[in-house]
Amino acid sequence: MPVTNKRVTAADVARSLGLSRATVGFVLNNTPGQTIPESTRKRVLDEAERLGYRPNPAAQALRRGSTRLVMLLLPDWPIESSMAGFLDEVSYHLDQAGYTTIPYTRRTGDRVRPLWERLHPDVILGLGELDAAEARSAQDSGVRSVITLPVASSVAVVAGTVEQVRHLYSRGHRRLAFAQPVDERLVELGAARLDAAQATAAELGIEPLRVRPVSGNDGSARRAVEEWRDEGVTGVVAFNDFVAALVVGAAVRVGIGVPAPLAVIGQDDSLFTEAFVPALSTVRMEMGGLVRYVTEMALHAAGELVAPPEEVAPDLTVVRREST
Amino acid sequence: MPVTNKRVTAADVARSLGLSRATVGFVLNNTPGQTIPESTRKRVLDEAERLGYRPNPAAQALRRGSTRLVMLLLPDWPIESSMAGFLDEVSYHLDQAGYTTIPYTRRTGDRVRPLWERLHPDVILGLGELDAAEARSAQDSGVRSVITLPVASSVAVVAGTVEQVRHLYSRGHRRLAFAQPVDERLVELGAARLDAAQATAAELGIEPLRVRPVSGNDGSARRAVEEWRDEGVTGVVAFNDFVAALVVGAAVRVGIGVPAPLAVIGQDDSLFTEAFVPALSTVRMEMGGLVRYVTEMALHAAGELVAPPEEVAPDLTVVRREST
DNA sequence: CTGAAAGCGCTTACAG
DNA sequence: CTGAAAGCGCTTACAG
Repeated sequence: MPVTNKRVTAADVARSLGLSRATVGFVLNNTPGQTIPESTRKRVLDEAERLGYRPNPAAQALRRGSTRLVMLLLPDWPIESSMAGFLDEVSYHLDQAGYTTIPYTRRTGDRVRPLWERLHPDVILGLGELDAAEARSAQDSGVRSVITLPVASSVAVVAGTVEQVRHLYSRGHRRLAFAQPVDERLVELGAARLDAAQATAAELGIEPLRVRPVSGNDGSARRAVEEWRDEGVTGVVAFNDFVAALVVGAAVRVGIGVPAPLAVIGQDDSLFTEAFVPALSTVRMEMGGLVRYVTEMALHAAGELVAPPEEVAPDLTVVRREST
Repeated sequence: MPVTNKRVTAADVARSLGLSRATVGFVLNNTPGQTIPESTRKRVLDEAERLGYRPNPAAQALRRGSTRLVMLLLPDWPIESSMAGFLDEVSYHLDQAGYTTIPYTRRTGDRVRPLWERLHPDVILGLGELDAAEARSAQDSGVRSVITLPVASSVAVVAGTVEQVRHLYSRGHRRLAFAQPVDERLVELGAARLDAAQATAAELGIEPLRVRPVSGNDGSARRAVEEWRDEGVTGVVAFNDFVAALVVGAAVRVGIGVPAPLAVIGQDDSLFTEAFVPALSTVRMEMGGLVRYVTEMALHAAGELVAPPEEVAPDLTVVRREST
């Protein structure tokens, strides 16, 4: 029975066993180059377990000069559900390597001291950008490596849009529209996706997409579908599934048939897409490759891996349901 | 210009100014009972700023014996969107009090060392329960206070269900059904909500709700609505908006009208509810009161507030759209 | 008003 | 095979 209710230190374990702090430390850390007899090793491990010893991470960090924390900076996009599995996997793999993953979603208008100043991670892996002030604050906080993944700013984030356009094209649609979100957190991403859609249309030799913002509560969706109908648009690329739902909902209410005369495709394979009537076609992204990439990039940044990983191509699947 | 690229310590600031480390510390910490001349104070602050000084949190934690971290243990429920604003608010208020909020969502089947062992927060505020092993690990990790909010296990979590039943009753429905989710993370919560629904039905003097599980991809929703129709059910209480969407979608496909002969109400006011056709009625919960409660509970647990806050009643609104 | 110093818990080079 | 000791950066009681 532990007699004290104060937390147990390595010194307590040593004292309880009549050993030195060093010996205990060698066993607990598996320090290479030390020859500890198996019996001693076992006694130490058992006693640490019995006393409920947990190393003090503050002391470890101070001594090592490294927290072994990896902060994943996540964009404030409404994609938490697909993010969850991704985070689980990354956390698992980094944990295996002795690192702890801290997901951190900055919000626009944050009024709080950035988390890296309070935790001093070894690495920040940004799936969103850091501005100059943030980068300086991170550097001053001893963060050794701030990496912004190219995936966030480029290919992976617009690849789904390319698939949406190609899907509609392959179904015979030649006059397309793009439905933008209004949420201000999404304007930048929306612009990037629109660019990708236009570039794909140009590649396919069809006219540019007609663009309209679509919001939930202001009639914009109804106006958009009516104008698209009048303009002879037959296929709509929606920014994501929620925007697709707004477009389809408005079309159904106005009496425009989906998928004909108006086909609509979303993106993300959100939970509700198959419950919708008509069920929404969408594009799903598999996270496996990205997990490996992010994990290895973090370990590379932490100095645990010599070579950075090769960039991965996003793994996308068009899920055709009833709306196309 | 800082000449070194190593991180700046308080000793660097002192040296650069020809002062002692103590004086610098007193200024930086606003230590009471010290009379530092305003000119010295300003010099210290300016120099710290100029050099980009950031206190080392590991050293502070080691010295203080306290990390000033508050870990919010979140249930693994698909409610991230409503959680986000809540977390922002709690983080802000705790930051004002000198504490940092770490949201932590445990997943079933976690294969990772619990985050509190790696961060040693002063307080864990659980909106989910800790099992015995976790509680021991938290205690061994020096967590002073582990609090499980009564809100998570009781009133707040089922109050919405009570409102759903009352709403259908007020619209004249007397034979109700309950649509359960299949997701195993939600079984416990589902059972609690069902109990609340049955208790409310008993209070209102109507017969018990008929219960069916409803899932996305197996025809269970279709079977459920057909059987409910045959049994004369006119109102469905859905576990949440997603389940409501499945029920409504199945009803529309089978040709059962919504809201008549079958009314359906969800819960959470999820993003897509108003895009749905028919738009889903739902119950929304305002987070304001809960923010205050959680914040004050955390500060109380950290020893910063003498009295614990009074429990708050959940603030609910029925949002009637087209499905009821 | 300011300085010298202790000590939080850990890891590990060094000495036996 | 094991121990005595230094030092990471901080806060703060104590002495002037």
